[in-house]
Amino acid sequence: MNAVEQLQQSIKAALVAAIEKAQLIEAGTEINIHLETPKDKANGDFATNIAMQLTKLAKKPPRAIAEAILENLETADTDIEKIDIAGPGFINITVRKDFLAGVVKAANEQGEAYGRSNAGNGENIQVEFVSANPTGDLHLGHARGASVGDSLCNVLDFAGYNVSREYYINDAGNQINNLAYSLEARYKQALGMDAEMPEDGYHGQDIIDIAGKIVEQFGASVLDKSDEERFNFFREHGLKLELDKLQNDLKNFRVEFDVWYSETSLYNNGKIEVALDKLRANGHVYEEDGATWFRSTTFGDDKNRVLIKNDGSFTYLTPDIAYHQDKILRGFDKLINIWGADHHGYIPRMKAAIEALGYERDTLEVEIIQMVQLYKNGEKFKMSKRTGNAVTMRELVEEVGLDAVRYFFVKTAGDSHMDFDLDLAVSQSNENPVYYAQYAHARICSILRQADEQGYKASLENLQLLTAEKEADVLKKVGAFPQVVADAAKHRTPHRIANYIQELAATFHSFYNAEKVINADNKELTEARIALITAVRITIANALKLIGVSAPEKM
RNA sequence: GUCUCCAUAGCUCAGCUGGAUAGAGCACGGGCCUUCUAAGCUCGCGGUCGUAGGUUCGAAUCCUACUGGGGACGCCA
Repeated sequence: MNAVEQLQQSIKAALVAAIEKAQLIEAGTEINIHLETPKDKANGDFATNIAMQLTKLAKKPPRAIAEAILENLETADTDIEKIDIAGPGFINITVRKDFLAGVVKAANEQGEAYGRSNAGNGENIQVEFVSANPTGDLHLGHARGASVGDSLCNVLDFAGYNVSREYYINDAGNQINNLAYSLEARYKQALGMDAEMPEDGYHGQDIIDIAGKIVEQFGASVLDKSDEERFNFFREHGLKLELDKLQNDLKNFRVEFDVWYSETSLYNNGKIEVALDKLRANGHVYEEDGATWFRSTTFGDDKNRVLIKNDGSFTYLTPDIAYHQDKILRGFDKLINIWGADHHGYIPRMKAAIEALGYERDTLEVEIIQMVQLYKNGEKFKMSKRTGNAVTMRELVEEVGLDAVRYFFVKTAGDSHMDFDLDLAVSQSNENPVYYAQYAHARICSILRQADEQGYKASLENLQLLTAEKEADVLKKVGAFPQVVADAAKHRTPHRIANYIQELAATFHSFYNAEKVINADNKELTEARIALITAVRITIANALKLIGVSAPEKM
């Protein structure tokens, strides 16, 4: 537990004790006190609305309740300096200034670990994200999903959850046949032959590139194979090269998965049958029109779903159900799927399947990433893999820069639509807020370099000297970091980290303009301030790392 | 048609289990570099929180209806 958390706990405990002592409510009633940070710092360091919330139980007006609480409050064992009642019944709490100095110590001592907590209690969480079909390049939507998913995983890990990142490879089904036929056509074209792309073929540049590689390696020899051999050849090589490319692109995007899970493996190891047997045993499967159905309406889906088509093959849903069962059997307490908005309608049937298999419906959480609308030259840009003129993740990174792309995609909540103005992102890069935070980091590094040259060192001895208003603002922000991470993890909202970084950078920039760090007349203060800005630097760096953005030492 | 997500300043977006005068960036107008990075700071301008009801001490936040926009409704994946 970190310093701020401890402080909050002690304040809450004191408040609970006061409420009980004042006999405002029946003994034994559970009280959940929420401490918030007031927007206006004139209202103290922390505030609670508990008096207003107790009006019904205590049957008294909120101000009267607040007064009763204060009369019975013991502040001796806490860091409370001042406590008062304001507005309709808020209880505002001001803590002793020297308490805040503790966060400087914590950040300096913990370094890269500052901000970590055990809030998640080691809960096993698996996050599945991106999972794009291996039939084309990753585009904007995937980039957003990758940014949000990876950041969420980082945040969960930092907040004390046990996280596993997974990519589900859709390497079974018709789209892979299409991939093979598309690749065959491109291969023939690369050899100068006339070949038509299949009707539902993939027209992306990536397939042309892969065909080129195959020509390089195998020449025209593939043409000598039988139809079946040739098909299998293109299927296998297409898959492998597509996967290599996906993994490479994601790695360059600073996203690495713990597990790449193959859909085909479910066909080969019997896990689909295991899942089907379980559904049958639980009585949720029936036959109709020559097909096998899942009665998902039992669990709130709007229609029942086919599991086995009348040609004997599985629908996409069937191995996916087996996949989710397998995830749970692997020991995860919670499954988080990050899906594009176009898969929204798929949620009820997947949750129905989880329930039909005998698990808690809420074992599966689905975070929806809304569409990204790209604008270029003032016009909407369509993103279809099929048309071949889509803007890929790779191109986006080349044009805008990795840090800016990652930051941009993670700074807004995933569930709201997003307009991405490419011209703006490219031409006016200094408008991008990511530079604002990076600049704060580089600025601190610059001061630290000069301080070092002049022989000053960070010191934790005289932190009580940090009493200026701007210093207190910075300290409060730095101190809030562990809680911000824990909240972002709990609510699955990595964008809060980006917002926090912005606020922290702003308080630092403001401090920087108000106070000098290096002051030849006052070595103690200088060294205390070096410790302070080191704490800020550590916090910014740790926070940026959570969202996959670099923290440059120079700009 | 049904389901679902969204609607907050000129633009892009925050707004934490309902709380104090709804915030930030950009844009626009003023001020600040002989001193640690001006990619910065500072002051100002700018909002009937889509509309109408409801719930309550209190609603941008919860409920209902409507309007407008995205998405999904396949024995595709």
